[in-house]
Amino acid sequence: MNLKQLARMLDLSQTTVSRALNGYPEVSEETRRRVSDAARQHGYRPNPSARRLATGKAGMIGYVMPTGASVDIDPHFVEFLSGLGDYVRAHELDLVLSPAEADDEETTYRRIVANKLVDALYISAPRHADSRIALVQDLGIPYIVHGRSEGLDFDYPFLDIDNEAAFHDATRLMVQLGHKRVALLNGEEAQTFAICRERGVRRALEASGLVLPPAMLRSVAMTEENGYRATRSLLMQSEAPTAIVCSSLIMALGVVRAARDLGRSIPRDLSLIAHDDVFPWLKPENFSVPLTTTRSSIRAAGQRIAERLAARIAGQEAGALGEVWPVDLIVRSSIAGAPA
Amino acid sequence: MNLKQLARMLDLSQTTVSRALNGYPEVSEETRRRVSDAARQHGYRPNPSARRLATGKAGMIGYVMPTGASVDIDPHFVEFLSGLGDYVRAHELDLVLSPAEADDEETTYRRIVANKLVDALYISAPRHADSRIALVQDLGIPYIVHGRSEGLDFDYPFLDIDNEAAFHDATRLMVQLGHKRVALLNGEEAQTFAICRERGVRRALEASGLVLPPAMLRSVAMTEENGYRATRSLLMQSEAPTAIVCSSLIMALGVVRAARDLGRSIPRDLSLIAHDDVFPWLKPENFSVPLTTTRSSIRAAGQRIAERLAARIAGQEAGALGEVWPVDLIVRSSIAGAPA
DNA sequence: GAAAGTCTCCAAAGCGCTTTGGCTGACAGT
DNA sequence: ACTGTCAGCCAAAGCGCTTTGGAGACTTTC
Repeated sequence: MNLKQLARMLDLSQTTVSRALNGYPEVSEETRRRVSDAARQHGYRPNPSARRLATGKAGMIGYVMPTGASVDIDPHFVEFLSGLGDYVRAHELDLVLSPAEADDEETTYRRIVANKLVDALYISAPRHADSRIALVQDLGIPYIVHGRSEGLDFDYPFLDIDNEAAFHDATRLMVQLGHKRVALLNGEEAQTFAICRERGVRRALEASGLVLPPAMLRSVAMTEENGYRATRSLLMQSEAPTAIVCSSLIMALGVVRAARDLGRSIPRDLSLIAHDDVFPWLKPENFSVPLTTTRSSIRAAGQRIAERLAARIAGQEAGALGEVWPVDLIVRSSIAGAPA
Repeated sequence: MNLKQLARMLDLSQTTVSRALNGYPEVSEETRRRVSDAARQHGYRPNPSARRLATGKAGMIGYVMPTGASVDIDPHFVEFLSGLGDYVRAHELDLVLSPAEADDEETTYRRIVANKLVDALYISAPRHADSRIALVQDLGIPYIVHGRSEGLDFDYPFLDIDNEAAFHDATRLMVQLGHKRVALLNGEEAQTFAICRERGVRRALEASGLVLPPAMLRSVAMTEENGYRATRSLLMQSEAPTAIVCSSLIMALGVVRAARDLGRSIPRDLSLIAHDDVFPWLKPENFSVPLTTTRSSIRAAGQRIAERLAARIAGQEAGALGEVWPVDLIVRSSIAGAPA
């Protein structure tokens, strides 16, 4: 059933039917009702390919997904996707994932935009002065950055959590508990979130006259194995940390294993706070010793980004609106006063 | 730059240019070269919307993604996606994820197919007599099932690993080590893979005159927490198992935690084998006691499915071709002879 | 030397929708 | 009675591609 058939059936022109269905004003209310009743009854759905060709609107939102043998997609991505999906589903949109060679995403971005494959894009895991943002800004397609970049000479729309405050607060708590040697087990330093977190930690330490020497910092990809290795190397130093602030729950698994390996008890010998993005399959309260966390649902962020993207497509949101979410600090038993 | 402009520039008709570019025979080699040179030089790319409208081909492969507040997307999905992406990228295809209400996926399937949004679909995590398969078969769009379903009265194309053999072999090894009470910590029983694994375990036990009583079986969603709870309840029985075969690495985290909680040592008091889908961020060799696993890369499966899907789209693969991959059994130190 | 292929290429008709630029008739204003 | 306005509708022109149904020119065949 296409527009022509429906129009003929109603004895109206395609124009009128189209306008009626799309809510244009120059159609009488009665006609509009007739049309939409008939459309519903016959299950008419405009053909998206045709609509796209005519309007240039795709009804999809896109993501350029870095891939390659050496690239691992972050498990956080699934949770984000869930959130995005929750919103998108209710609005009959679809998601397009365009895999791109990790070191040449630009081609893919250009292709997507030139082809009008999607109406809006989101960018995740931004790095410092991330070139993708300038590119997409330049291409003139609606977009939102999940996270933030720094060192760019223009503003851009984003949604981020307050990484700096979260890690500041976590560190301050450690200091308040008497810890003098607090280590940061961070994500890769290219990532802006890692930079922000490091800044938060430093600020909190410096407020009490402490510092974060290189020996107390590890910036690595957030796997269990890296968490283990980094923790081992941290703890085997002569001046070992008595507290660790850690950027991910998965890494924290490695921290716990390393501590156990070395016979350090949490929280007696070592206090631990980790950041929790809220996975349904791994919960901080279920660690062998329940983990104190900074918590922020990445799934909720996905929902919100979809919502804002939809608003941008509809022209209801414009400009370089930045949105920063506060992060909860949830105390559980993995922290204690510094050992004497 | 569109076809019309390119044609005018070459002083040819759109027809000829189109045919030249698409490899039709009724174009002289010289003309073809002229055309493709010009196309390359001016960076001409056919507009996919127009092409789609004309041909009905979308250049995308699709996945109907169950979502909803109570639905958690499996973290395995990311790995699968990586694999899919690896292939798809090289072929300038894109992936469409269409979120659907988990209890009404049919509408979404129908919409996708009616709209010709994608050229092919894949279906994952099939359940027993999964209605999606019949639906998609009926809709007549190329598809492949990742995993298998049972109880369907027709054949269908799929790619699966040999779950039954994997769990049979794992269990047999336990039995050979002298274990009499082997428990299976499985995924949700609605999933076909869980059914197959259970069958494998039973078959191995029965071959030695043993059985799998209900008290030795747990079928739950594969989270750390469920692994923990199930293991606790298994171990606190009077006739506790001395060996556990477990369906996922994430669940195995819970098994290890529960064992430790209850003061059981692995492998002295409890042998453990888990299935490993190969996550880059959590490796069995890095468990506190390195885990014996049945291993199969879900990422490789993603690549292969993309490849087969592409072949189907191109008409190079037809029929209900089923492909079953063997599973490695990799022995590490989490298993030992049964305690006396 | 005419009829019958072969090669190449082309004009034009879709694909199904949106949108531009009217057209018509009713009603209000003078 | 005449003009102007406006609500409500329509025909037709795109959007950029593929594909059908030829049409010329050039060989081959008898």
